[in-house]
Formats: sequence, C-alpha cells, structure tokens
Amino acid sequence: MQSLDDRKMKILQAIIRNYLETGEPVGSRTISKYTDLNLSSATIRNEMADLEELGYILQPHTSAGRIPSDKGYRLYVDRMMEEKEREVEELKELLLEKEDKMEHLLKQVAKVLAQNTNYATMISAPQTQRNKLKFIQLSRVDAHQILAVIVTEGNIIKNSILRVEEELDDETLLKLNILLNTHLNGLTISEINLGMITAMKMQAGIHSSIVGNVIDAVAESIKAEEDLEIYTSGTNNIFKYPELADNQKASELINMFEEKQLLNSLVEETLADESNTGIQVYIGDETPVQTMKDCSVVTATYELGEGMKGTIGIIGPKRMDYDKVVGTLKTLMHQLDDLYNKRERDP
Amino acid sequence: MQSLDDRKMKILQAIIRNYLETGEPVGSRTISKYTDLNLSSATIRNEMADLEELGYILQPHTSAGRIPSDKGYRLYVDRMMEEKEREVEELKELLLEKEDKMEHLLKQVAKVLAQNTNYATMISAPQTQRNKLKFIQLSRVDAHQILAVIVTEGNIIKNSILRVEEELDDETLLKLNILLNTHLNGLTISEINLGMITAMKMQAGIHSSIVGNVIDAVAESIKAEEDLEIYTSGTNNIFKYPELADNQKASELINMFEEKQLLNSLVEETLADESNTGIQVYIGDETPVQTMKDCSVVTATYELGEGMKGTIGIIGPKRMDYDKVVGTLKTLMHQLDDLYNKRERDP
DNA sequence: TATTAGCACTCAACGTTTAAGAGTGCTAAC
DNA sequence: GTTAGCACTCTTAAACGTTGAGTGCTAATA
Repeated sequence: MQSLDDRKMKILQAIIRNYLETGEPVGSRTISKYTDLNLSSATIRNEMADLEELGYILQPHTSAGRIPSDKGYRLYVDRMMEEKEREVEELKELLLEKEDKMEHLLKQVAKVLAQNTNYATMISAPQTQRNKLKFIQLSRVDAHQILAVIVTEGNIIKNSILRVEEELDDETLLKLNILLNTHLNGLTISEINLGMITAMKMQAGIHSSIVGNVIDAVAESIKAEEDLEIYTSGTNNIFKYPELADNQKASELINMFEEKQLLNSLVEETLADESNTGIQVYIGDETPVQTMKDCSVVTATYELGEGMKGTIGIIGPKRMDYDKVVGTLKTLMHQLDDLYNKRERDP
Repeated sequence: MQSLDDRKMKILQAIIRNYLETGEPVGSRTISKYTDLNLSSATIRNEMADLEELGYILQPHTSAGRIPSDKGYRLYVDRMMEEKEREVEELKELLLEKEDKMEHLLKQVAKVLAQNTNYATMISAPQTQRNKLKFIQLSRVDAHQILAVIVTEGNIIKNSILRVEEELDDETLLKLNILLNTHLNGLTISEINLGMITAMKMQAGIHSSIVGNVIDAVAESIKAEEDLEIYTSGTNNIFKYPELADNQKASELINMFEEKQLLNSLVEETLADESNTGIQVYIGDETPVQTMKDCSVVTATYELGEGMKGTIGIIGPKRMDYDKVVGTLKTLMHQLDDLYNKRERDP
C-alpha cells in the first residue's frame, strides 16, 4: 500500500480530528477553514473524493460529509503511535494514594482511567505464569476446623478451611506443616505428581486424609487464581456516544461488561501478542470480540515483575481520542512500574 | 383510608395485571373483555373515573387508557402479600451446585435470580454485626516478611503481609502468637483499647513494633469487612422495559449498579427495618434511593446464622411482576437457610 | 337505581408533504 | 493546479392531515 502524499494526509487527519470532536460527518467547507492549508472547499472536495476512492473515508449517504473508515483510523493511529510519546499527567498523585491491596488498586486504576478518558475501561488481575508455592501453614481454628493458608510466588494468599474428624494436637500439626512445606515448597502445580502425594500420605500415617485435603485446597487455590478476575469501570460512559447508545447495542455492551467472559478473550489476545510495544489498538471489526465491532479498543499490557502480567483495556466509540488514550495508557504503565519498584524497595 | 368495594378492587387488579403484561395504558374496553365481570365498557369507564379520583390509577393524557399509580401498586402489593405463600421452584437445584466460597455463592445467587426474573438484582455480603476475633496467626514467609492471618467469628479470613527489619526465630514467633491470641481472642474491635495495646507492647519487648503492626492489620481487616461488598447481575435487563431504557435513565441506573455506594443505602434501609416479614417492597418514590424513583424495588433480608445478615434486592420497572418476585425471593430465602444448615451439619 | 348504548370530543401516533440546509460532483474559468 | 459557481441529492425538521383508541356525558333501558 502506497503512502498518501502530505496534503492528503493532513486532510485526512483534519477529518478524523474533527469527527472525533463532533461525531458528525464533516464536510469540505469545514476542513477548508479548519486547516492551515488555505485551500478552498472545492479543492478539498477533490481530495476527499480521492481519499474516498482509496478507502480512507466514507460517505454515510450522498450529500453528507465524510467520516473516517476503519482503514482511515488505522492509518491515523499508526502514524500517531510513531510520533507521540506523551508527557506525564496528574494521574500520578491519584494513583499513589495509599492503596496496597491488589484488588483495590486495580479497581482504582479502572476508575481513574474511566474518569480521565470518558470511555469504559477494564483491567485484568495479573496472571502469574508459573505459580510456585512459597509457603503452606496449617493452624487449628477450633476442635474440628483447620485453617490452611497457602502463599504463592508474588505473595498471593489463599485460605481454606478444612473440617477434620479427629482432634489434632499441636505437635501433630507442626509435623504436618513441616511435611507439607518440605515436600511442596518451590513447586508449581504441574510439578506436584501423584507419586509425591502418595509418599506424603504414607508419611502422614493416620492423618493422610488431611494431606489429601490440603493438596486439594492447593490445587483449587491455584486454579481459582487462573479464572478471570477483571474489573471494569465507567461502563455508563458509552451513553455519551449516540452511535453506541441505542438500546440493542448498549444492552449487549453492558452485558459484556457484567459477564466479563468475553472480556477475557480480549485479555488473552492482548497477552498473546508479544511483538508489540505493549499497546495495541483494535478498530471496529479488528476486535477479537464481536460484541465490540462498533467500538474501538485500546489495550495495554502491564507487568509487575516476576512475570506477573495483566491487561488494561479502554473501550469506546470508533471516534475515540486515540491520541489521548494511548498517551494516558503509556503514562499509566510507567506509574505501575514505579509503584511496583517503590513497593519492593521501600515497604 | 377506606377500602375499595369488591368490584373496584377487581377492576383495579385487572388494570394492573394487564399493564404488567403489556406496558401500555389499558382502556375500558379491554377490561370489559378481560374480566369475568360481564360489564360493558361504559360501566367500567365510570368505575375507572372513580378509581382515578381516589388516586389508584392515572391517565397519561386525555383519551389514553389508565395506568396504575404508585398508590395503586401499593394496594395491589399489600393485598397480594397477605394472600400468597408461593410454592417451591426449580431454583433449588441450580443453587445447590457445588459452590462453597461465599463470593461465588453470592454472585451465583444474583445471577440465577436475574435470569429467573428478568430484572436487575443485587445481593450484599452478610455483615457480621459483632465481629469477634477468633484466631490470629503469624507465620514467617521469608526473612523479612511475616504473614498475619486473622480469623473472625463466622470464619471470615483476612491476610496481611508485614515487613520486619529484624529477623525472628521460630521461638519468638511462637511467643508472639501466644501473646496476641491470649489477649485478643474473643474481643470485638471496640473492645480493644489503648491500655491493652500498650500492655501487650510492653510484654513484646523489642518486638513491640510488630504487635503494633498486627493490631493495625486487625483494625484494617475488620474495617475493610465493613465496607460494602455488593454483587449485582442482570443490569442489562432494564433495557427490556422501554420506560427505563432511555439514555438518561439507563445511564444513571447502570452507573448506580457499577458504583454500588447508592445500593448500600438500600441495604442499610432494609436491614434497619425489623418490623417486617423479611420482604419489603418500595414502589417508585418510596425508594430510599432517588436514582430508582422510576423503578420498584423488592428487598429481602437473609440470615446465615450467627447474626450474619445480608440483603437481596430486585430492581425493575414499576410494572414489576410482584407476585412472582415475592414468591421467588421467599423460596430463595428458604434455600439459603437450608444451605447454611446443611453446611453446618455436613461438611 | 344501576347499567348500557351512543355520540361528540380529545389527543398521541403515524404518514405525508414541504422547506431548509448542508454537502457533493462537475464544469468552466482563472 | 486551484477555484467559483451551479445544479443536484439527501437528511432533517417542521407543518399538516388522518386515524384510532379512549374518554366523558347524556339519554334510554332493565
């Protein structure tokens, strides 16, 4: 595909910018005034006819102005990505307010982002790729209940309450703790095999059933970790864009944000793509999720060290302010980096 | 307020039933055919004029049919509540599928309920009224990190990771554990006073800062417990009712379901009302939350023993199928009871 | 006295018409 | 290559008439 000459490019940019602002098809006269090209509307018309023929813009109907096509947006975005490296924003302070629990942090991020951009946002909890066990602790809660605490790499903590028939004295509990930790620490779930389990059960003697239960709990904890944890915010922002706000579409979108399964495929798609700078833009039909085919989606991958990766997504109309969104996301990714490093360094 | 005569009552019921189905104002002729009263439309018209004067029904405009007023719905609901005690539904099986984590259970309930009713639903996590400490456990995760596990009455578990400068040997850790548990077990947060804290710090000697940190963690855990945990489902159901689906209203409602703070006031209102059978109906302006003034809300209080109370809410249009909703909620409350008892009895 | 038939009236909803305005494509002149 | 001018297209909104559902009232009926 041959690149556009400079003037066509400027006109295309002007059309897109203008359309982003107004949401209305933009006509030749507007562009003629809007740009610093000093061209009459007639000239612009000629150029626009060319641009349309090349597929960068569309006419909703004869005698309406033009709107950008997906291809047009794509060109605009690609061009923009090369140029821009946005300045830091006031977002920093907001984010660094005392938030230390992962869940709160993520919710906060989604919210701040939604407020800043006026689009709907989502953020997935970091998925630990290799989930090593770090620490297991059994404690007696009362006569027939044992609490199992399971800590994995990255300090993800899971609890599970087990019921036991037999009463356990402190000494036995201590022995079990040692048994479990010596055998399991440092292993990922896939490394825990049946041979190991039977060996441990042997050693546990009459308490073998407890070992079994604990291992089940471990398995479930790590598995539960894998299922989607996605936080969303600003879903009602879609009502700000008439092209998304009709009942049919709005309902589908809202439902998607609530169900979140569909969003998961977006997360996976984003994480899969390694080639990239970390930010991806899906315009219209390019999206991996059909429900969003009238939207554009910008996603970013963030990393909190130790291979803990998550995804941030911004979902809005095709006439999204790509410029701002990409900038904000870039800043945000830096913030998250800083936050992580700060936390490691200085508890 | 004097009660209506039998015929007026029947006509009112017919109007409401019909309106619930169609969502359109209902005219005299319809009622004349719809009921078994064998009255001409003219007679119905006279009665309707009376009913309107009494405030039970409204005319959206001259020469439209009538729709129920809030007062009309109220009468209908009150009457219905006396009579009905609904039969059990198929919901049972759905609910009893292996779900043992509170969070999942609640989400599941919200979802099932939304699917069953075609309205939006919410459920608040049970709030433990007197949150007694049951058990505290400190464990060493690595050289500079301690895991504090805090279990409260009702087996709510909270974790917190503390950083420590000094390395602690097993013996010290054990002593600290004993110290904390002997002092704090069985206390609610309000019972932990400053005197007690300083006494404990004294005993902890050089490790007093850890005691302080743990107590902070305890306080935070219990406080965090208090902030709203509310799950919603089926929010997009509101699009099924044109009277709620215009952009303005839909946006506000969706936002409310996302933010959830407003829903909290609904929860509080519901829990506050002790007088009731457990189910309350708010029609239109009766709602404690302004945002829902065009909706009706049916709430129920459920209890999982030990004073753990939560709230379930169903939010829909004023022309809600009160009958079905109240029935479903009653069944559901029984299910939750059973579930709790079953779980206690048979782990 | 309660009920009903009949009729004139009202008003939202819908389709049609009309006018205005924005925007285009094309041609001819600069 | 650029621009002015003009005829043409098509959306949008307002204006208008028509339709039909539904009402209130009156007078006749059981």
